[in-house]
Amino acid sequence: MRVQINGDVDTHGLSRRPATSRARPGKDSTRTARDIVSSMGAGRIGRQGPSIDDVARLAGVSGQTVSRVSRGSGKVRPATRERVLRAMEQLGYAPNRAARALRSGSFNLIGVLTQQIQRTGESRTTSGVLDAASRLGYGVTLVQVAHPETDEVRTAVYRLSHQAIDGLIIVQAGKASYEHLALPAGLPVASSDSALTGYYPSASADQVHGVRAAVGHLLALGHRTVHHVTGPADSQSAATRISAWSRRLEEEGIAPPAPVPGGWEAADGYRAGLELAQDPQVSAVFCANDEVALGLIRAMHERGRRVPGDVSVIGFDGLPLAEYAFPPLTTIRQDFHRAGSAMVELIVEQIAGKSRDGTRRIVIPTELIERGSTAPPPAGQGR
Amino acid sequence: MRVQINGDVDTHGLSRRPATSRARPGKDSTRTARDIVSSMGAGRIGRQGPSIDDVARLAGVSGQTVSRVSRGSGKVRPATRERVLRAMEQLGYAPNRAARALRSGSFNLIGVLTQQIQRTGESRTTSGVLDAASRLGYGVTLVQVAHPETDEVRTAVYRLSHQAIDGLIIVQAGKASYEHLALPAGLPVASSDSALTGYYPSASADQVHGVRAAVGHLLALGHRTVHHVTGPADSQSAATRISAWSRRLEEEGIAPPAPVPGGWEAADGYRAGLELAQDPQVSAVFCANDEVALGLIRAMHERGRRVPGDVSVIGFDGLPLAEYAFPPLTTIRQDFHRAGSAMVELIVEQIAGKSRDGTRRIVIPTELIERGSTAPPPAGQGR
DNA sequence: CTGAAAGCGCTTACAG
DNA sequence: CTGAAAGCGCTTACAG
Repeated sequence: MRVQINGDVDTHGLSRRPATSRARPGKDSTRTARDIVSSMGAGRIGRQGPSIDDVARLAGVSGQTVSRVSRGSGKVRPATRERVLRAMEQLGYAPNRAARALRSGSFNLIGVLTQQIQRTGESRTTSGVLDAASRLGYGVTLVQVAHPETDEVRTAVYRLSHQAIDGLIIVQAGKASYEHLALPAGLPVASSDSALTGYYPSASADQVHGVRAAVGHLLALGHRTVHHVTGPADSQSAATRISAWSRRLEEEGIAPPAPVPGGWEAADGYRAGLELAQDPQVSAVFCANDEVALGLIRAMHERGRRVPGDVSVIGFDGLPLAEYAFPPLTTIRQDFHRAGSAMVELIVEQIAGKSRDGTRRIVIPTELIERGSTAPPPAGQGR
Repeated sequence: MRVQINGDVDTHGLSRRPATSRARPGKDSTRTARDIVSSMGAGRIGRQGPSIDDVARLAGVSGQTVSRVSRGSGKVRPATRERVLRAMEQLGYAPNRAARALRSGSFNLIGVLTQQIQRTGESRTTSGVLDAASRLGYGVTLVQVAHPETDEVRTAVYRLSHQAIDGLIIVQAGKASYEHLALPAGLPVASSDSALTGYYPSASADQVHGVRAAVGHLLALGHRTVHHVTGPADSQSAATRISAWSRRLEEEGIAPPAPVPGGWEAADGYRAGLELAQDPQVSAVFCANDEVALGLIRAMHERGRRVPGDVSVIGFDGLPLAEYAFPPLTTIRQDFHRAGSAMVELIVEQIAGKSRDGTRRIVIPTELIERGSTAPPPAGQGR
């Protein structure tokens, strides 16, 4: 079995490897001589498997030819290549990543900065990063920093960026600013954190369009106004949603009601819902995300307000679960996976082009999914 | 700012770095001479920053002393250490990970194998791995293989394991068997995938206890029997839940009804719910996980069966969202994050002990969370 | 199209 | 407690 990935040849022969790797010492005179020298001389660590020289010897070529075949680069005569590949397979050879990195200066590794990987957006975006990176022959090393506004993030990024990664993808950096992150100028970076858009090449959902679609949908149903339960106060993306929501209302000549402070979680929506349920004027609520919407719907139920009979509710994100909520949640779907893949492409672009353009932006479309949680307002409450 | 992590000294001085790293060529006669030689001789890649020799020269010590301070190992006189640290800070020195790995044979990196990182269990477990690994000074490199039963997983694992990681954590390997994975014997491994328990050291939730608690809870409420909507057919963990459920019923002298095939998603629960709603004998359903339970509840609602008035429903996992479902979901909570941390400890154990004990197992307790989706059966349906 | 030699930046025994 | 030298396994120009 031979697998060629991005110019890299991985020669498996997994089943045969044990026998081979045991056949290390004294395999031929050259190796033996070297072993003797080593054992009397300077330190030597246990070999992990066959080296490029073992392959070269078996194939009857030089090390560089093996290297060329291994990297998939340069011109090698087909017959020679064939022989080398066969030798690799037979020995179960795999290039030593450390040696390759030390010499070439690149690990073929992309770093990913997250804040809480278990969150919907972060895990889905990371999934997109992983798929695209593996397709392009890159490994991914992941870092989770719960409080990116502290020195913790600098330590983490510093350890990553110094000679260990070829690029950094910022999935979520919380309250950390561009200045706080202080990333090396030469490091390729891509971000989906909207607080950093404009500083680094970015790929993220078209939030403004999504919010406008949500508010527009509720207004089109005849609601006089649309209330909003916000995301957390420190989130830039929550702030974007607030301003897009209020602007859309203003366009319609509607003075936006006071936004209700929320968060990203169902508990936040529940709390906000208990508050909004007391106000009989509330007929339509746009929630910061789906979790918040589901928590809010629960509070409405508890307070005897029907959804969507009395109150229409719309979420944001498009959680699969939201389709099975009671009622099924109308929401704005965003494609996190695609944002993740796009960021990998932005990194590769920078590695190739040797420059970082902070204004480069890939916008992923958002989409209104109409389901059962939105309807025209109760009689007498429309406009 | 100096940060000492697991014997590793990371010296930041981030703000000062740019000035230093520009001061590369011809900084002193040694460097100049070397530059000249290099530029006429063999290939040379751009340096990424100050080297161990730069620090040694500035501190007036030898390279090894710098190495000792850098690794936090060996005896160094406090005054010398101080001088070295100051030099590191001044130059913005960070050890080259590739060189260190090449020489020492270890990357200080743990590999993580996942199948779909966006799933609840996988992302939470991974979060635990990330937190523990970073605490212990390890980096984490993540791989996502959607179809681990194919050759894809061998390619991925092969690329990881060959000289690039110090250990492998299997969060989820789907249908891939122990034989299929064919991991090198010397590689430290820990798994939370129940299909691999017994082959590798493992850390996972006490599923059997959780299932017994779920079934026991419903029986204690007076239900005559408990139906079960299963996870996917190819999941070992789903199979474990099926057998624990049927055994618990049998202990009570109850012949288990036919399990209803499900999956891990709300859509699966919805489908199963439509089927079970038709059977008036069904008064209690234990679902493979919370998503399935929520989908099933929705189907029950649609068919006019009240939860828990007509049918009690219990989930598994303990999604935060489940608390805000309608009704709030009774469930079995498992601590994925803790399983992740425990696996890192299992890896570190093996690195230290140089051996892998497939029977070593860390069991994480599960816990019944009683909420509103379970109640005594309707009058006349109890036992 | 192929090979001989240098060197990437560390760590490892060893000697003092 | 400290230093001089070897070498980890590759890749990179360069010469043929």
